[in-house]
Amino acid sequence: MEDVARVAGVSHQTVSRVLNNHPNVSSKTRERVEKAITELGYRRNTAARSLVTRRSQTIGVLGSEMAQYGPSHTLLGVQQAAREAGYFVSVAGLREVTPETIRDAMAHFMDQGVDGVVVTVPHPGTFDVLKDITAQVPLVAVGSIGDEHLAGATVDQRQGARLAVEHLLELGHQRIGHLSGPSDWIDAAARIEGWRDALTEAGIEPVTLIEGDWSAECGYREGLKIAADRSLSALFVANDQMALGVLRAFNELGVRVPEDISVVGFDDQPESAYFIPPLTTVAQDFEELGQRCIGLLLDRLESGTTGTPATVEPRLVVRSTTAPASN
Amino acid sequence: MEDVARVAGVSHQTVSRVLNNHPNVSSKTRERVEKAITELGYRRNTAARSLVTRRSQTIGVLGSEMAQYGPSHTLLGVQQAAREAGYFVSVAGLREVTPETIRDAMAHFMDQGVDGVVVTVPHPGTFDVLKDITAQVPLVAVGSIGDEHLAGATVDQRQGARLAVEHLLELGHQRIGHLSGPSDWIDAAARIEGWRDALTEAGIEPVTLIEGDWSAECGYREGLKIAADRSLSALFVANDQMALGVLRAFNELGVRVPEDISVVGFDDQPESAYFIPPLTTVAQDFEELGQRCIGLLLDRLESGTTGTPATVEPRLVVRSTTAPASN
DNA sequence: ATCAATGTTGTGAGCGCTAACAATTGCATC
DNA sequence: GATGCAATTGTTAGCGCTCACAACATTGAT
Repeated sequence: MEDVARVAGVSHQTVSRVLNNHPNVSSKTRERVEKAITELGYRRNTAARSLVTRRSQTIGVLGSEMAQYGPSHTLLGVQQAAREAGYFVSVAGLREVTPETIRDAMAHFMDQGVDGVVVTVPHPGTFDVLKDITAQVPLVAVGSIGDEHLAGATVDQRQGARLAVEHLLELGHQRIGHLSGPSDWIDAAARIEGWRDALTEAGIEPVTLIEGDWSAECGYREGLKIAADRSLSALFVANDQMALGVLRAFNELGVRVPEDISVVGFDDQPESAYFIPPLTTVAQDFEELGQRCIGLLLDRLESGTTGTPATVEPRLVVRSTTAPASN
Repeated sequence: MEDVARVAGVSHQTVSRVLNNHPNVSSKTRERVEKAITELGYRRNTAARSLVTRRSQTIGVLGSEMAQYGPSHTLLGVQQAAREAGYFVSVAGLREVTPETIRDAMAHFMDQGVDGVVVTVPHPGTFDVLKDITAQVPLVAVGSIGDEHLAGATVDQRQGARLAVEHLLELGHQRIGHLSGPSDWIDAAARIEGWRDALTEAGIEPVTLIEGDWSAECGYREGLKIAADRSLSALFVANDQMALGVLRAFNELGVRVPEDISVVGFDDQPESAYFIPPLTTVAQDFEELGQRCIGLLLDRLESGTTGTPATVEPRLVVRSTTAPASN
């Protein structure tokens, strides 16, 4: 920085002022300094800067299942938005979610001195572990996490589930089962609720609830049972991967989709349009979710305001796994 | 730190020594200092530390298509290994790959003062953009990138493709086509070569090469054409997603798999076992790839040695889309 | 008892930057 | 031309840490 100052014929402080866009710098000086900067290829030292400002310009992303469709796309959005705002993004993916691993990762972030953390861990217990840390660093959660204090951006999962079930209802289905995610996942719980609500409102008692684990394998296993049983006329599956397994099981046992049973998924991964048959599902925009989260976090960091949590609306995508009820 | 020193009754320098595991600290003093540290909940300030050491303990990950199966799992491995070694991981995902976006992201990393960068951008041009930066910061690439100087860990894609084609050959297939990835992707090119090699060695001229774009949609589109044509007895598809589209197209036009045509994919995503029918494919361990990369990079950073690039072997997974040739 | 060699601890400087304050300049006004 | 005020620039200190070196114990050999 001293070098730049010398070349531009000013003091190091003026260089600093130019770098930080201070108002009181004459335009000629500013130009001269900027010229010197590009000339020397000068880059300001982040470490020194954060030593004195006490901000690292870094945002931590704490997540689990980071390689899955949802989380990885959320990360994409978070990362893009953060970088555009001049922040660095530090990632800690949890291999397994326990209070200990969460604390470890948070300690890692505190060591780094992150300015804020985005949490993408859709398990309920998470909040309890996090709440004592909240005081130390601004936290924003993707999806509800059990406490609206932390809430960042969420997709209205419940509404998404309703959309799916109401579509089935409109087609005349009555016996609509639900293959859910693990019930200790917040998103899974919300989708179960949506399914229940829609059925109850239609005057149908929600009976067939099967708890799955998100995996295609589990979808296959449960699909086999459902196919053997044949009591359902439609099935709402909590994600596209399980739906894939279900479709496979039905195919194997000669249960035709959608003639014998209708199926609706959740997520709308790009592949879902190429399932056999193409899957009717509920789309949610994970990237936008991530971007909104960063928006909220930056608001909090830079202006101190606690903005209102953003909600991203899910969208029903009708393809070929749903048809009018046959009975 | 001064506080810790006071509580332990030593100088700040001794505290620093304990923190850095210097040999010449008596065990009583060390204990006393450690006690003071936990007592006060002291965490050393990373910014101050990197200001003087000129190392940020941060590794940058530059990647494209970060939400895809391969890259996201590689990131998982990289991130895990780096964190275990006490490094922070900063991510920059490229939305589109151009010299400009690559330079931008690298500038971002240089600003941050990363100690090293892992590159996961499987497009050839990448190397040319990167080579002038190599001097400034250690670089390691996942997959070959056009220059073994940068090579980190690679899966032997060519070998994987051979495995696939040889399997088909053993089943008696002769007319084996290849639906490849975009030919300007390094991995796609390697798989094309493997396909070519295996056929040539078997005395068969490799004729039917169709260039795809990795997407299920493209697999579907091309699958439709291949089904209409019916000149192929087997098809090697460069990834599982395209294979999904192909399967769907064949199903739609009544081409039976594997009776009428055999199909082999590449990647072995967890879903592939639940395609209709379950996909024979080539598995590669992306997480290990990432871990190996970090291993190599840390060697270079900490001991200055340039280790030999690691190679991860792909593995053929035979499921139900391949059967003996019928003719 | 003396000395050197070793192990252990303390002292001072400075990494590159920004915040607070001090000093200078330009300009309109009397 | 002198005065005051704002706009612009320079000066100093210090963020929290590690490095190089100085100082002090401790030990064993002479």
